[in-house]
Amino acid sequence: MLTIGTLSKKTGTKVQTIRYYEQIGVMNEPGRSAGGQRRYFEKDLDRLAFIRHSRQLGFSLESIRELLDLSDNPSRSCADADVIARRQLTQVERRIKGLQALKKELKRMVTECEGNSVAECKIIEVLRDHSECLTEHQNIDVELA
Amino acid sequence: MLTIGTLSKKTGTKVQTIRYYEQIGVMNEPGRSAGGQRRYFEKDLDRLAFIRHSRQLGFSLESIRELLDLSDNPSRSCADADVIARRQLTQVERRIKGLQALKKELKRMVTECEGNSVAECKIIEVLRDHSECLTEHQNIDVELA
DNA sequence: TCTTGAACCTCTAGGTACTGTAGCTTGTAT
DNA sequence: ATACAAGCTACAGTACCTAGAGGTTCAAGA
Repeated sequence: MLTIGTLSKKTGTKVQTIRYYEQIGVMNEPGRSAGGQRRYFEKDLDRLAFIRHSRQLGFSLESIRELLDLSDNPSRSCADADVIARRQLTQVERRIKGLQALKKELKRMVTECEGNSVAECKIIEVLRDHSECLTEHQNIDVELA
Repeated sequence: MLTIGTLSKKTGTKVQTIRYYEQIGVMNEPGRSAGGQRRYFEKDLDRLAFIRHSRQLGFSLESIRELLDLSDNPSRSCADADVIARRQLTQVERRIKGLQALKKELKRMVTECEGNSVAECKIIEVLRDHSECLTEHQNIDVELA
């Protein structure tokens, strides 16, 4: 039996966040001790790890909900899974593309900055310059669903 | 003289978002027409472009405020800006790494999923696996200040 | 067994960065 | 002169947490 604190430490998730996940229904309601404290099983730890890792990769909680639904129903037809996976793949590819452009710029920023004052520093210019951006004003922020 | 709509179109920023930026003080209060509509100069467009681009690169508005302050005082040390950029770069690289692992699995899932159930898919495992993560449970979300 | 203190509980509010809606006014083109 | 797109304010709502108040439970040491 695991406490919420153990889950917190093992996944690097704040205790409040775990309770929040329960509240919005991405984490299952756990059992309680005699005194009313949450008691978890390993499977809950797994689920939380899954959620956190997905969040770190930029999935929205809505997308995570979808993926969890997939894993909660392993007998669901492969076609369903395929549709979801394809959609996620497209988004993931788009995100990688955006992040790589970003990385290039950041690298340029840190390598070009050799002056002592901002006057000689390219960082501000780079951030003002949109030439490295894609033509479209696409938001590279996460929105997968 | 530019209208808010022009700024919106030229930078791909929602009109409300521009007004929000003004409200929180990252955009300067512009002049107004006789009827009270906002009227901007080129310098405002530049500033907004800077803000949007920085946001797209994952900087928090707080960091952007910092950078704007930096560019408003060009005699300040470049090291400050460099630190911010370096921090971003590390996070971005980590994120790309995680996403590439995920992409690989999603691709595999899409192309190889010939079974009838999700039980044979590895995607859930991939998302549960933190091996690609650094040891620390650092939040990769943007928080530079 | 008693006590202490860390860890837990609920509830509420706040934070960031927007986004949307209602209801109205302004500007411009015909 | 009129239509209507685009502007205005004000406020509510969203996603995803995070912090604090004020109280309770649990486990370990005296």
